[in-house]
Amino acid sequence: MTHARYDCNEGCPVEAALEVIGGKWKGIVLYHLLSETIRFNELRRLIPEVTQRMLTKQLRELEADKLILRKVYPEVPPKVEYSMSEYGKTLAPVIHALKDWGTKHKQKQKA
Amino acid sequence: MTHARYDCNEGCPVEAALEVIGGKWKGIVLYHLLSETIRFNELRRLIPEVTQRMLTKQLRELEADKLILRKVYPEVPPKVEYSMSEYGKTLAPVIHALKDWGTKHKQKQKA
DNA sequence: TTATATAGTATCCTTTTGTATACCATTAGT
DNA sequence: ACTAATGGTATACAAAAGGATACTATATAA
Repeated sequence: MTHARYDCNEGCPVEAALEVIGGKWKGIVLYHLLSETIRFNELRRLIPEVTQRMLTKQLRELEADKLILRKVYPEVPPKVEYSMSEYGKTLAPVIHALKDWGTKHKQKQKA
Repeated sequence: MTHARYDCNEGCPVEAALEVIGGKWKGIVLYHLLSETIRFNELRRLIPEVTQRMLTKQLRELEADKLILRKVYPEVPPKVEYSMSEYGKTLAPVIHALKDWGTKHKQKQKA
């Protein structure tokens, strides 16, 4: 998702937000991280469909946008924990609004 | 945006919602339609960066997802009006959450 | 007669996104 | 000596999304 036009009009904040959370797995990742700190491979188990490469990519992008924190423990085997930043936590209402609507939407689709 | 995995886990409703509103121009389009019924070329003027082809595509997808209504007037020159469906209106809280966060996010980026 | 406005299609191309697969270092366990 | 677990990276490829441009029909206005 690439929407770089911030200089258009009133509706653009919507696009600005979607640009940040619209990556293929970002929604689920943020959703999980909103409830707890999670290690890399734990995330993979929570989201079995995602490939390692994609998960890494999405996490890096979220980190670059300052939404999540990445903490590396100098251990062997490696240990890396991901958590929401304070800034990222401001997304909570958005994620919950998406989740609520998505839940109803899925039900409607089945019916 | 293509996230077709609905059968994964708890976080998926978030992705289900993003799948529906995550197209490049869908956010702005929905935002505008939430406040009024708009003709095709009016939308183009509201969103000058979008090409005709992309606008048509996004509108068709939104229509296929039952979020918007398309009303054609049998006139020449053509007149086509787009408006939110009742179902689409249930997206209002989501769009507003996105807009509120996006507004703050843009301010933060500038600072 | 020519231009303008409407709401689009059709075709081709580029960019972005996502997948598959193999590979790496280190340590603990068997 | 071999295996598994950790959290990745590198390379190659396929698919999806988006963009640029040209084209259409019809009626009205200049």
